[in-house]
Amino acid sequence: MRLTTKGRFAVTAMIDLALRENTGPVALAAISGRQQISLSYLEQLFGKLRRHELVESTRGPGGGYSLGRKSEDITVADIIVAVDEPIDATDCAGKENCMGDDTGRCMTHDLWASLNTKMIEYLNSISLRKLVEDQLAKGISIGEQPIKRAISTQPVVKPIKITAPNSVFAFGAAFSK
Amino acid sequence: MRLTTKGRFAVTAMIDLALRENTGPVALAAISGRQQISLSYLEQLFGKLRRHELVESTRGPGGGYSLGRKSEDITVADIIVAVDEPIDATDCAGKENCMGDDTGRCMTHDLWASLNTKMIEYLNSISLRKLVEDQLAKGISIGEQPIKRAISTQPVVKPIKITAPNSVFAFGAAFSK
DNA sequence: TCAATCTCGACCAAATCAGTGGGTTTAAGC
DNA sequence: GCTTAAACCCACTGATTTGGTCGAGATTGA
Repeated sequence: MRLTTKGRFAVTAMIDLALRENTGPVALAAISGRQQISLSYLEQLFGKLRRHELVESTRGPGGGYSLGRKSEDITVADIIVAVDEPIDATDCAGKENCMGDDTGRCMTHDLWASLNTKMIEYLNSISLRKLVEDQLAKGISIGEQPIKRAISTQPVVKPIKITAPNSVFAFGAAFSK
Repeated sequence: MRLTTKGRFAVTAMIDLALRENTGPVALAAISGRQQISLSYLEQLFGKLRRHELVESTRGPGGGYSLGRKSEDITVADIIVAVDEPIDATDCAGKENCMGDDTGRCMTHDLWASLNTKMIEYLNSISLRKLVEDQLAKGISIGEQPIKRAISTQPVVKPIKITAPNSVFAFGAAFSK
């Protein structure tokens, strides 16, 4: 379980998708434009999300992605795990030497496993549906009315680049000290 | 707020330290041996922990580190923040362009900020003292008395090295699918 | 003085992050 | 049947982070 901007992008994109999938599949290009995430990067992320069956794809014109199951059945943990691919259970499996010395035995494993479990339980307790509702409550405009948006997806300018929110998950002031 | 093995190492080391500091400063070399973390890496981590005043150092023979304040006043969030150094609040600060298109306005920012806040609140609710008590409750032997449970829980063998627990925070089976 | 220990800085290989680019299918609509 | 919009796939890349090594001090107890 890692928590990085990668997972953040995935969660953000999934919310964007959940907010709009009632009018048919949502194209990655649209999400890319709205959320300022590069299309190719989204493709990679959604490839993983699809393989984890969190989303389904429809190819061809008018195609795009829709949720693989109901939003209340998708949790933040599901999403983060899907894009992070923990490779394998290397955790402590095999560190037989961690029982040397004066430590009873593999402390690292037990300890982190329990903390990790709690983290997962927590992230598992937050459903995509809840996040979507939070957004709607905040008055997000989805934008079905006026559009058709005639070719739009011209996100227009895009002038300022702002370096990049590289490895954030930052929260600045909150914990600066 | 990132959550990686780096933070994990730091939390693990801090617990090891908290478990043993009642008998004077604990040397990094001892933690390194017990927890299988390279000494040099520990030095880097403890440099940060010290600058954040989570630990105090004593130089010279018999020296080592001790907690900078009571274990109940140190939280997991403190530790992770100390070693991760979020650089700055690059998050969304300034992305005024994210209000283009048909999205109401910076969804990414609000949404992630709130999720992030909850994560921090959670990690902040877990004190080092609690983690230490959990370990003691699990019967960790610190090393004064021979034992109890004479080496039972012999996971033994597992001679396989498995490359390295590189980017873990893994939890294998639990979420393998 | 000696040795244990922290401190600091430079450096390093490997992995990951975030993104580009080029191509291929698939399918809708004219 | 073409064109085109979209998913799909894969190789590659620069920047950063991870986890670690090494060497040279600084500090202090014995």
